[in-house]
Amino acid sequence: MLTERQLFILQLLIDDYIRSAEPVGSRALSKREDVTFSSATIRNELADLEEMGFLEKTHSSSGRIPSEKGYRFYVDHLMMPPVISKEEIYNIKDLFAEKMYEVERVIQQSAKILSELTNYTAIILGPEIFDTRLKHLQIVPISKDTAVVILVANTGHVENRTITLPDGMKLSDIEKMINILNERLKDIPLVELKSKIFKEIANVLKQHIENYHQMDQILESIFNTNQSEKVFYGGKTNILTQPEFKDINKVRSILNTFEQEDIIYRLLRSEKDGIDVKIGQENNLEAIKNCSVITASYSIGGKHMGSIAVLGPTRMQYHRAISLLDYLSKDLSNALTKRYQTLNDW
Amino acid sequence: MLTERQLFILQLLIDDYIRSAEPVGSRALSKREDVTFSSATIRNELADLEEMGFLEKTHSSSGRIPSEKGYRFYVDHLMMPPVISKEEIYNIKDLFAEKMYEVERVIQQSAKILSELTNYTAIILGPEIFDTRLKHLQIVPISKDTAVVILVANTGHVENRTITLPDGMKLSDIEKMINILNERLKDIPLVELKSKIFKEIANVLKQHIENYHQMDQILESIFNTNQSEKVFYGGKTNILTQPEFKDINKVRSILNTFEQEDIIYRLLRSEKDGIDVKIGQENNLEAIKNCSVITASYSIGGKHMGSIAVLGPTRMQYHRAISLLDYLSKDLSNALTKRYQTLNDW
DNA sequence: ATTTAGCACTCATTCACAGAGAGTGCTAAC
DNA sequence: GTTAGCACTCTCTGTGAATGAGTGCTAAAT
Repeated sequence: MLTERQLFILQLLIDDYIRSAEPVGSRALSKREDVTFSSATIRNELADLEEMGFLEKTHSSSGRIPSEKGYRFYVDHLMMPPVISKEEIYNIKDLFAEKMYEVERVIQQSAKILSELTNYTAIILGPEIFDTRLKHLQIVPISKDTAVVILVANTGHVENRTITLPDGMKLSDIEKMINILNERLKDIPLVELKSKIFKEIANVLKQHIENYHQMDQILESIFNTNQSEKVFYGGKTNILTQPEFKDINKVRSILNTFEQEDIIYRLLRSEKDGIDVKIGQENNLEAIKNCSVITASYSIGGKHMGSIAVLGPTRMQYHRAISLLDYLSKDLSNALTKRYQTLNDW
Repeated sequence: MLTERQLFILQLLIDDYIRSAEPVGSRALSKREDVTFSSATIRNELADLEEMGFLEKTHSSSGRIPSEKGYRFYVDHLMMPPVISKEEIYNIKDLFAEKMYEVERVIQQSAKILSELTNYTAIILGPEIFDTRLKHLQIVPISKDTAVVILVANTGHVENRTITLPDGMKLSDIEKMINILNERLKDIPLVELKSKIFKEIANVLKQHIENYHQMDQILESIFNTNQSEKVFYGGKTNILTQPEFKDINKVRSILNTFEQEDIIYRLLRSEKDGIDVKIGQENNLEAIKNCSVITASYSIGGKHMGSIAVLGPTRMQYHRAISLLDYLSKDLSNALTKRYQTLNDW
């Protein structure tokens, strides 16, 4: 068990290191006003803390830096109460005061402001399609054998696919099908569309449509693209300002990871409600083993909708990032919920 | 005027520097088999070439590197005939053999392959909306006071906007208006929509719609967003592999520039047909003053549609990049033209 | 039993300096 | 006009010394 004094020293050291990015020595700590004991005493404590795995040295006679275990302990038990300035709160409030109807724009702006306030990279996963329901299906022919199929969801989200008609299929067949689907699929969650079609509606279609087997493929191409959520970024290159990322190769592999949306998606897809902090290797991703990721979820009417995260170096201003994220995710949820209610009490 | 031998030496030197990224000295050049004269002779020639502004030194006793003027001369007069391997041609052919109906996907894939083949960054401006014509306008209400307006173009391109009805306006009013617009705007180029509406159709609308002044705002919000073309990237971080970009700050400002689509848009929007090479400061953009940009345009049925570019260090493999770009842009034009024809002979 | 002062020791960092190597410019000979 | 030769310049590398921050340990002080 850690003594009061050890807790105190550990906290001071980590705060100092987060601020300075330099290994912290006993003398530097002992000089602080609120430290009453000598540097020798601190040295002894530091040695103990290192033995317990909370601290590390960069070389045998250097000052200490926090280990991942140290950061973990800090985040779980030691962090200072967060301070967010009024100005920052106004920044965020302003953002949501604006009338923005496209969900995507709200989210993009949130990412931007979050990255500006933290100076780290902000990542937001677009709303999951749970409880996003089909409002309308529309087909627009654009040539003799191609057409655009448009799906409109109750959230205002629009998707479209271009399809090609197989030889011999008439446009009117497709239109007929779309009509049938429109009747039967209205208000069905997008995630359930596919199974609903192939389980329940296939039979109806077979009765009405001549070449159902050809339709089959088209239905696939319309409803199959089980796209993962869209990923929004803010401050993609902020990591470059951190002194620990002078190494071009590290930076490159991080930036490349950002482009691989499936990886980011797995990284942020969190089951947990509330704030989740993953430190360094806890992320299980080589490219960001020196980074920490703080994830929160946002929701609509209490229903989990997506994730919002901050990615920075393990030497992160955790308390600041966490409080900003907490604040922003709640405001985002409120803004989206409000918007969503006007969609549903109709 | 340059002598034959000066031309030859200049070419050798630039080729060598492009390969090695190291200043090239007289001795290194004289060692080559095809060089019959001595290093002293070369030194004299190099001094002359430097005086004429084609070469520079990094310090008083270093070898020479090409100046921007040198690169310019190289590109205009000295480059070796390009060599593209069969394998690379197959790579590109494969790309366009695939059936891809969304224009955006074709373009995205082109950017990817171009960046992989050159190891630089590929940038493509999406098709300009010239000659993209409105096919269909559709309104889908999603709550009592919001609706999604969808524009479908003849190319399969789809755009959508979410609008909010002002108090007191009925949905049916909007639907009425959309119907009128649909009749009158069909096959009008997207770029002309706005002026057409406010000049010609406004009067018609005034007759049929009660609160036209309210409509006005809505029309604005639907047709105003004069969005610039979408920008597609491939190999965004490839610049990080170049030895001259070890400096994090340079990299950061380049990568940040990529995020500012309006700047990139201005950079690539080229009037010229054919291949255009801009070297270093010729780009008039501080962030990429050490980069060259090679731009080609692609077209549909001979009509200029967008730009496709490669961005790399000024020390670029110009002949390779140019030939790949030339090849790819032509194939891209063909692929899009083919696709476009099926849209129009309907 | 803690705490602290003192001290030897360890590394990283900085600096100066020397030597090597690559390259130039110039001169004089070819 | 070309080339060999040479003095000179500049970078780069390595070395060794000095500096300084910091540790660990021991013994004295509290």
